[in-house]
Amino acid sequence: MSKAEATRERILDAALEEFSTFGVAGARVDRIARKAGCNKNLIYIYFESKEKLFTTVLRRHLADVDLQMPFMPDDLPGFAGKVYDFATAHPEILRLLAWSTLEQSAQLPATREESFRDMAAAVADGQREGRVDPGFAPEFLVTTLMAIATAWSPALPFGTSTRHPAPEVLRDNVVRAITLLVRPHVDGAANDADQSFAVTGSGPEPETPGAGERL
Amino acid sequence: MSKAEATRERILDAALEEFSTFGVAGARVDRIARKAGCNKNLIYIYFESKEKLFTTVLRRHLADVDLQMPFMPDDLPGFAGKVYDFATAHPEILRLLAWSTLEQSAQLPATREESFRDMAAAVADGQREGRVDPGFAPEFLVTTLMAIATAWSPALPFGTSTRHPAPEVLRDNVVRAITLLVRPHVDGAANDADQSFAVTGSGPEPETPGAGERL
DNA sequence: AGCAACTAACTAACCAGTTAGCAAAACAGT
DNA sequence: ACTGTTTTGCTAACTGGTTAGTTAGTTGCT
Repeated sequence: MSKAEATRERILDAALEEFSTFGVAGARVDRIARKAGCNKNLIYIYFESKEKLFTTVLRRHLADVDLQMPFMPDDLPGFAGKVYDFATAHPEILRLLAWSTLEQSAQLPATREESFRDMAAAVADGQREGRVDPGFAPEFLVTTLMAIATAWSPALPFGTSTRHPAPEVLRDNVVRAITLLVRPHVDGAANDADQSFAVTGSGPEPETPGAGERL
Repeated sequence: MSKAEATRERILDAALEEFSTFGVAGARVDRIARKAGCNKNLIYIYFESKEKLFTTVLRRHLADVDLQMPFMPDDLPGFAGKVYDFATAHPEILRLLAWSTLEQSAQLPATREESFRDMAAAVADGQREGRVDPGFAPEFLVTTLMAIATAWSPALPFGTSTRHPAPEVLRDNVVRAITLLVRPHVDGAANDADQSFAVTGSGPEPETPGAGERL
């Protein structure tokens, strides 16, 4: 690795720390340079601007995510467990993702939307083949899985609550919750809302977002 | 309402919009003043600083939340539905909450931790009385409920994915997911994850929610 | 007059991005 | 091997626009 490449890496590492702590608006380029032990100008030589640097950092680490967590269509609970492990092991990356969601900076929709659609399609397959309960919309199950598996990240609004069960307990609960949600259940009596699934195909979009208006 | 009070209100409204869009670091005091149609200095007269203004806005709206969504211990699915409705109707407040989680600004732990503990305690009661399935830790159920019910807010990392089912479907799915998670299931046969439940309790733990035990 | 509500203009610090140039290594010609 | 030149990697110091926060003063109502 050339000296320049090594410096580039140090900048990316320092930037990850800075951005995940302060977001784009709160991040300071001088601070990144200091953490990386290099001159500020190098940041502008290697990465054009603060925003581009953020995008680069985010891209790199989201690519990591896809590699470390290949989607497992026929073991959704197992996948949820892996997502939980990842979120627990890498809170910085969850924070990075959270920042990029709030600040609308960094448009990298292509890959993420794609993988979301892939997952939903795989779940829909599972439903047709009877491996996955058809009582929920595929997109609902995918989003719910991710939401539950990452809910305990300090990056998310409800992950911060003081006292939580031990990590092993949490992980076990996450896996079992997904098991419960996706496993086909016999009933029919218990599940009164199968018609909702028929509605799933985005019909006439209602003007008012609040569907349940019975406050 | 005095003229001064009216101005104060306009500032708070403008500040909600600004902070929920840009966060604290990204917010501009001049922009808030312009939106409120008042002089910037008034902001410093009525609220000391940008940070204090943010805290004030957050406090006010979180207080609203508690009023609008009283916790319903014996109808958790119904409560989840209300939370979903609220999150759908008030994305700005979800964003505000998300910002305040990421930026560690604004410490208002007292009320939120309190209500979290209250909810968990109520769930634990429900488990003891057999109304709620004892298979999950109470804290797990509370956090999961909130995570699922708010997962489709654009403020959260996985709420942004392109195609979602229609709002009514989503709401119905949310309510039914919580129903599935909290309803006592007769199982034994239905739930092959019972051994994981044994692991969960970190010891011989027959009836009491072993899951919730260890912190 | 006196007070409450408000304003215009200012200040000092900050911060993304730039300029101009240094030092050493690689390279070429002789 | 020696010298001049170019390239690579880097740095110190600067710039100009922006921004939180301040000061000193105005307006209008009682």
